[in-house]
Amino acid sequence: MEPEINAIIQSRLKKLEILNEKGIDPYPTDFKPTHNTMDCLNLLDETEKKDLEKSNDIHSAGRITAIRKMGKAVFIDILDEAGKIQLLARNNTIDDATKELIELLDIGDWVGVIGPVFRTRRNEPTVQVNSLKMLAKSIKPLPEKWHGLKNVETRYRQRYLDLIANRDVLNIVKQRDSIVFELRKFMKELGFVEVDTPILVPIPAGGMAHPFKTYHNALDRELYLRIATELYLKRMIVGGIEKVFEIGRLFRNEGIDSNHNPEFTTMESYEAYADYNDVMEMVENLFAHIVFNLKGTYEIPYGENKLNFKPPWKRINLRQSLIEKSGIDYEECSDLEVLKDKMSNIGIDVRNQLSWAGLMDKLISEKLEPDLIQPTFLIDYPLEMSPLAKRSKDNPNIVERFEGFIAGMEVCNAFTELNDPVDQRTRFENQEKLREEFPEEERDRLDEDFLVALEHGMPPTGGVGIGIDRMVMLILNQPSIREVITFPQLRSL
RNA sequence: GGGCCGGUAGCUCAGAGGUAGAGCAAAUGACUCUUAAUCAUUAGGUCGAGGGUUCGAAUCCCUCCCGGCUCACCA
Repeated sequence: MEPEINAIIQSRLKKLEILNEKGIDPYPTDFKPTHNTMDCLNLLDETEKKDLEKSNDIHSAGRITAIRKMGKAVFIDILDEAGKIQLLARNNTIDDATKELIELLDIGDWVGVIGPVFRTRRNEPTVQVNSLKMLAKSIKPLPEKWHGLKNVETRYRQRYLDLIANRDVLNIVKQRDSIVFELRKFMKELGFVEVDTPILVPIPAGGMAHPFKTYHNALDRELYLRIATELYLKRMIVGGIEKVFEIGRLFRNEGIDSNHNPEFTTMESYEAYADYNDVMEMVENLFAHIVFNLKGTYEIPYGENKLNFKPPWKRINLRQSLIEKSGIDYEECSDLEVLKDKMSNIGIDVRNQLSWAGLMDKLISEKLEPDLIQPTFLIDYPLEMSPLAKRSKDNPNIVERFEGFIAGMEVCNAFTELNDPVDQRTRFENQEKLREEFPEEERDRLDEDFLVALEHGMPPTGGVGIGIDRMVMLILNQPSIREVITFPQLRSL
């Protein structure tokens, strides 16, 4: 489908033609800025401290966001990554070629300027145009300068426009980078080794999720996009890398909403000789480190709430908490129907839940999660919900597992890793059985290759998976995962 | 998947049966310190798509597409 060529585009294409006729390359490569817009402001400060009116000539560049023609003077605003500065071209400081070029400028064009920095009578820091160079002609108009770009669909589909028109969006991209940087630094300072494990996997194991399926021609086999990094990282532990982590993309073929994108980023780490208590400390320190380094405080706003990340976080026993909040003790409800009835009796809609683990999950989401606003660890989960976690020493029906919740959102999942290969095999086999029994619900999958690894001996290990996108949402006070994933998944038009 | 809300000029929005509107952006002109510049003039539309009702539909009805919120599902 050819986009309609309207008058604005016509006019710009005409200007492009004129540039070519004049022998001016509209897309040259030979301009190197010496000063970005921020450097220009700093240079002006220095210049004024020396009691000078103008600096030496500098080279600066950016995208034109406004043109104000005042007869024989023209003001041009340019925007670069660092910010914004105004250019002033006056007829008596520029040659005819530059005058002609200015006639061909449009909002959206990239230009380079050479000239001194000074301050106008209205006190505006300004680069005087001694010479101007077209760096890239734009032929489509930008969103309007004052109201900007608001249409959410356009913001997501054409994020580059969002980045130009809404400065906050660019800051989210940069702050997300800072968060990941601090995260990586924190892990490396603890001595963790960063690795990459396969994204294309023969068995989508290590979690409970519906996978994306794909196909490799040369191998003539189906492959899946990973739903977790867990099992490969544990193979690393088996191999003797004692502290290991991976920051990477996971793919889950499930619903999309403000907390879920089909591809999302996690940090998973595994540490030999650690248990889930050690991991808990690591996680709260990690969040605290990142929040403090970004915001200079442990207390930050999220929506209506003020979140305090200062360790230690609240630790809540799952079973006790469920008894308090719902009156249900799951240890007395090992029968699926009994649990279902009890949940139904307290007003929970259980029509769509099939398995015991599915019911428990619903019970936790309904009765516990919404109240977990301040960073909190829910501790000790039923065995049936956690096929990869080690049994508690005191109770074989409970595993050493915790999940971290903030603002009602799950942000991490961790356990003392199951390293008993016999028990692990049984748990996988049980998952496979449950899959047959409840084909509608997702289960973990038996990964024989991983079991063989475990059979060679994995040291006692503590592991965790942290959702980076949700972490960024919380720290940057964003209500939707689509605001922190630059290109969220949308239906194609 | 259900419910609610939305899609009108490049952008932001009005219009709710009777000639398709405004601001910004664009074009032309005036103006050598403006910064949402100002002033004058001009141009710009498959009103998300398709069907229906009507003398007449952006507007009412039906189907579909896209998005947002929410519930369900999912971790």
